[in-house]
Amino acid sequence: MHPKKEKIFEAAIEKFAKKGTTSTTMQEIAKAAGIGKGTLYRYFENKEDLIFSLIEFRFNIIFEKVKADIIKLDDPIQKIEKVIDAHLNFCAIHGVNKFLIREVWGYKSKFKNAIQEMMSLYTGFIKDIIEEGIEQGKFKEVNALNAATALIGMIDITIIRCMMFEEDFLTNKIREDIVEIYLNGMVID
Amino acid sequence: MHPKKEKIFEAAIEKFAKKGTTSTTMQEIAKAAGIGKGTLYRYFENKEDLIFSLIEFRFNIIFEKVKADIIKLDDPIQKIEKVIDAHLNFCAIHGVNKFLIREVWGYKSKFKNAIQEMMSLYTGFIKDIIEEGIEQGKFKEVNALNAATALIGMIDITIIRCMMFEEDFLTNKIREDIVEIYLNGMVID
Amino acid sequence: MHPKKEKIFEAAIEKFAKKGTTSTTMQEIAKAAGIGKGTLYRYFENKEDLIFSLIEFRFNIIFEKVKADIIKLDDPIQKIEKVIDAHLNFCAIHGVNKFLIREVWGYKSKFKNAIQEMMSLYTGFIKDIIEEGIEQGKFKEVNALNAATALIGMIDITIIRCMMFEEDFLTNKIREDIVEIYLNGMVID
Amino acid sequence: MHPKKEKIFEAAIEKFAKKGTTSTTMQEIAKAAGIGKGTLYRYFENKEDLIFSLIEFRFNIIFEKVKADIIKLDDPIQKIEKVIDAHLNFCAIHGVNKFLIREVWGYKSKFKNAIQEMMSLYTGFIKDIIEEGIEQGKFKEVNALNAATALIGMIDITIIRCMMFEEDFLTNKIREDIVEIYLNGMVID
DNA sequence: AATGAATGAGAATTCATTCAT
DNA sequence: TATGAATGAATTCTCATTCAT
Repeated sequence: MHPKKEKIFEAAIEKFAKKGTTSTTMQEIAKAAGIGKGTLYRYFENKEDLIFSLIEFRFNIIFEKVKADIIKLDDPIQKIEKVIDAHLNFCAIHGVNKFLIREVWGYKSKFKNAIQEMMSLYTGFIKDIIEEGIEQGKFKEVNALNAATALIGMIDITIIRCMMFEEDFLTNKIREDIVEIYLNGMVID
Repeated sequence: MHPKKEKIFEAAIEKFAKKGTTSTTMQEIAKAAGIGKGTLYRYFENKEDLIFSLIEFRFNIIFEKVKADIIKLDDPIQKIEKVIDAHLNFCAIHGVNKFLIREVWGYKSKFKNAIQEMMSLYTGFIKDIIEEGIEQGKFKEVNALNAATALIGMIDITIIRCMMFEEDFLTNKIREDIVEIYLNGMVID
Repeated sequence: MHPKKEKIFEAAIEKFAKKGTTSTTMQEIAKAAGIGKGTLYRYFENKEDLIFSLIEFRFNIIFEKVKADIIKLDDPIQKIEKVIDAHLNFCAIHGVNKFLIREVWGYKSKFKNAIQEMMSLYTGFIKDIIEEGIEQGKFKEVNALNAATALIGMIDITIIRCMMFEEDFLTNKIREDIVEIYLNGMVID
Repeated sequence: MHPKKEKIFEAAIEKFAKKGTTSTTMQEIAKAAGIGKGTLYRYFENKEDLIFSLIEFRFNIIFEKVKADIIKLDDPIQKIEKVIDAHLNFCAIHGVNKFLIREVWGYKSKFKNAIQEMMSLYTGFIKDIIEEGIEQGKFKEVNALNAATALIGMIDITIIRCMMFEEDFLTNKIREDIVEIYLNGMVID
C-alpha cells in the first residue's frame, strides 16, 4: 500500500465518520490528507472508487484480525467470545463502524453487490462457527444465519450507541454483557 | 395529517430507502408523489424539515404500536417477546427501517439531538422492561442499557439483512430465533 | 379609483419602500392589503403592471400637488420656493421617494420609456419656471434643464439622506437651506 | 487586485448599471466576464459579497480621486469646484453612478450599514470643506450637512439624468452651471 | 368576485472532475 | 509528479402566475 494512499484513507475515514460520504467533499479529504485536490485522482479514479476502496480495505483488516484471533481456537463457544472481543477491540481502536455501518447498507448500485459480498463473507464466517457449535451439540438448533446476524447486530448497534453518546465501549461491562446475553440469554432459569 | 403530506411521506420513504436522503432530490420526491416541486415547500420548510418530519412521524408510529401491544402485559419476559414481535411486524409492513437505521445515526447536527432523543426514548422504554425483569428476579443482573441496545441491534440488523437480501423476515423462524437467543442464549446447558 | 386598488397601492408602496420591488413578493403585498393573492390579478395584469401603475399614480399626485400650489403664483422665485416646499411636504407625508427614486432610474425596458416621460414632464415643468425667470431677468442664464435637474437632485437626495438616517426633514432648516443655496448660493459676496 | 477580479468587476458593473443587481444573474456576469459560473465563487463568497465588494471598491476609487485632487488646494471655494469637477469626471469615465445610486439607498441589511458609512464618509468630507468655508467667513451659515447633501444631490442626479437620456455630461455647460448655482445661486442680485 | 393551493421556470450555489502549469 | 484554478452539471429553493372551487 502506497503510504500516500494510506494517508488518504485515514483522512477520509475520519471525515466520513463525522459527516457521511455525500457531505464530505474531495477538497476536504485532500486538505485533511495534506495533499492537493488533484492528487487524489492519481490514487483513485473518482470519489466512488475512493469510498469503495476504503470500505473494502477496512473491512479486510477487521476480517483478517478476527480470523487471526479465532484460528488458534477449537471451541465454538470460545470462538464466539473471541469474535465479540476482536470486533469490539478493532472498532474501539479504529473508530470505523459508524461509517461502515452507514455505507454497508448502501444504495449506490455500484457498491451494493461488493458490499453485500463482504457482509456475506463476514456473516458467513460467523455462521460457520455457529454451525460448528450446533454440530458439536453445544449450540441450539437455531437458524445459523439468523444467529450470526443477531450477533453482529448486537455488537454493531452497541458500538454505534456508544459512539453516539460518547461512551467508552471497552469498559462498562459491555463485552461481558454481550457475551452473557448471546451465550446464555437474559432469563434466569 | 394532511392527505398530501401523507402522500409525500410515502413517496419520500420509498426513495430514501432506495437511495438515501442525500442522493434523493426534491424533484424526485415530488414526481413520485405526483405533485409539483414547489408544492413540497408548501408542506415542508425545506428538505431537512421533510426528512426530519418523516423520521419523527414514522418513529412515533412504531413506538406507539410497540407500547400499545405491551401495555396489557405484566410479565417482563412476555413483554420482551412482544417487543420483538411488534417491531418486526411493523417493519415488515412499513419497510421503514433500512432508511431509519441510516438516518438515525445521522450527522446533520440539526437532526442529531432530536434523533438521539427518539432513540433514547425507545431504548429507555426497553431498558425499563429489563430493569423490571431484574427487580423481579427474572432477568440477570446485566447492565439494562446494554441489554436494551443489544436487543434493538439484533432486531434491526436482522431486518436490514433481510431487506438487503430480499428475504421475508416474518417466516424463516426469525422471530423464534431472536426470542430464543435473547432470552435463553445460544448455549445448551 | 377602486377603493381596493387604493388599498393595494398603499400596501405596495410601504413594502416597496422598505425592500425594493424585486424583493417584495406579490404574496406580501396581498397580505398587507388584506386580500388574497389571486385578487391582485383582478386589478393588475402582473407585477410589472402593478409597479408601473403605482409609480404613475404617485407621480401624478405629487405632480398635481406641486402644480396646484404653483398656479396661483406669478413670481418665478416664489414658484421655485413653492416647488421645494410642495415636494418636501408631499414626501414627508407620503414617504414615497425612497422607492420612487430607486424605480425612476429603472431598468425594465417596459417601464423605462414611461418613467422617462414622467421625469421629463416634471423636470420640464420646473425648467419652464426657470426659463420664465431667465426671460424676466430674474434668473441667471444657465441651461434651464441643468438648473431644473440640479434642484430636483438637491431635494430628492436630501430626502433620501433623511430617510436613511431617520432624520425629520421638515425641521432642521432643510427647507430654508435648500432655498437659500439654490437661489442665492453658498458664497457670501 | 487580482486581474480576474477586476474583469469580474468590469462585467458586473456594466450589467448592474443596465439592469440593477437583482435582475442580473450570476450566470450573466460570468458570461460577460468570459469565465465559468463557478469561477465567480472562487473570488466572491456569494452574490451579496460581489455586489458589496464592487460598491466598496468603486467608492474608494472615487473618494480617493476626489481627495487627491483637493489636497493641494487651500480655498474652500476652489475645493468645492474641484469636488464637482472630480466627481463628474470620474463618473464620466467609469459610468458607475447609475448603479451606485440605486444600491446606495439599499435595503439588504448586510449592505446598509457599510454603505451608510461610506456615504457618511463622503458627505462628511464635503461637510468639512463647507464648515471650513463658513469659519473663514466665505460660506453662509447654513447647516453644513444639508449643504453637503445638496451638492451631492445636484451632481448625482444630474449624472443620472445624463445617463438616462444619453447626454454627454462633460460638455453642455453642466460643470459651469452646477458650480455657478451652488456657489452663487440662481437669482440675479 | 375572491381565494389560495399548485405549479414550474429560473436563480444561487456547490462540488466532482479536468487540465494547464 | 503534484497542484489548484476553472468549469458546468446538478441541486435546493423562490415566487409570479394560473385556475379550480
